[in-house]
Amino acid sequence: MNARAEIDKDGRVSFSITELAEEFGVTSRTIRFYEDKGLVNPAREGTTRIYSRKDRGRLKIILRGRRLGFSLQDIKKMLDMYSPESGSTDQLTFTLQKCEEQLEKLVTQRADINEAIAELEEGISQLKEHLASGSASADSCKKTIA
Amino acid sequence: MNARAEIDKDGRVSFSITELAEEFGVTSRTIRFYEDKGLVNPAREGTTRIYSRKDRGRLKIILRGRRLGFSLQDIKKMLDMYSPESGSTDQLTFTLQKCEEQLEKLVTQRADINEAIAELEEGISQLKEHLASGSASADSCKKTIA
DNA sequence: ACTATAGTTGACGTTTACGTAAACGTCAAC
DNA sequence: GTTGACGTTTACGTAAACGTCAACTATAGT
Repeated sequence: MNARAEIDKDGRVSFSITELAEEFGVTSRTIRFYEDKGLVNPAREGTTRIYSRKDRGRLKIILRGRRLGFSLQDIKKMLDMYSPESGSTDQLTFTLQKCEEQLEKLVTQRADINEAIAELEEGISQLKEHLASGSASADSCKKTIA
Repeated sequence: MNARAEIDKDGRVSFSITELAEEFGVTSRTIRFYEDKGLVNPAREGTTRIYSRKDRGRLKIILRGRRLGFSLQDIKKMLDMYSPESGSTDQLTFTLQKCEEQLEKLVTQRADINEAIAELEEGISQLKEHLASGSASADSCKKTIA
């Protein structure tokens, strides 16, 4: 009876903080920190935190958000706007905007990184030359990296 | 006589902190901060800092290092190893190693960013779909970004 | 009852690269 | 002889995302 409690993954319907910490590769302190910041709100059994599947889902979203470079604040807003009643167009719009902003940032960042990589590669080959041919004039070193 | 004092740029042989700050687009606070960290050591006229051309060169190097993503600590090490007597193979070797480390980091970072960009682009197109076709099921939103 | 384990809270520490304010010195110009 | 521009030092503030530590509390097992 009540097969719904076991349809998913390993059938768990609630989790401890350490379970989730291990599953997601973060410390429990991190998860409590997210709670401090209002990103999750697990139930309590006494003082012990009990994470529902929904909480677990939120955590997953939070961590993906972090991977994508969103601030916790932005993530909170996205989640907050989601909660009231689903189908909130506002939330989708907000999230979309944030995604586009972030995308722009990342594209810029990538360009910067590419430039740095190019400079570094050139510097490296020059350094190698210097090392191969005994140190030449001291000044030529300055033109490399340091 | 003594034409050497004017061979370069605008012939200046010493600079004030604000001059350099303006030239390099940083605040004087930043330059003093670098001094705190032992990256530069301008002469003093009383308490006023007097930057030589060599100091100016160091600053240039520091700022390029920052652009390339080195920590001030690493930059300090590179500069420190340079100072004793030039032709220091140690310094070149150290710098080379740091460059290679940094290059690796950046390559990894770029890969991460590329992943994030891909995820974001997909998320964005999905969000746009949802917005175009009125909000469908609430669950499908979760699969997007937030 | 006693211990071990897990969990909790709060407060302060960490890192990086500065910003900002306070309180004061100095120097030339007016 | 004061105003203003610029300089100095010391020291605390900021932002982000936690880590670390201390001191409890709660629960489970023996």
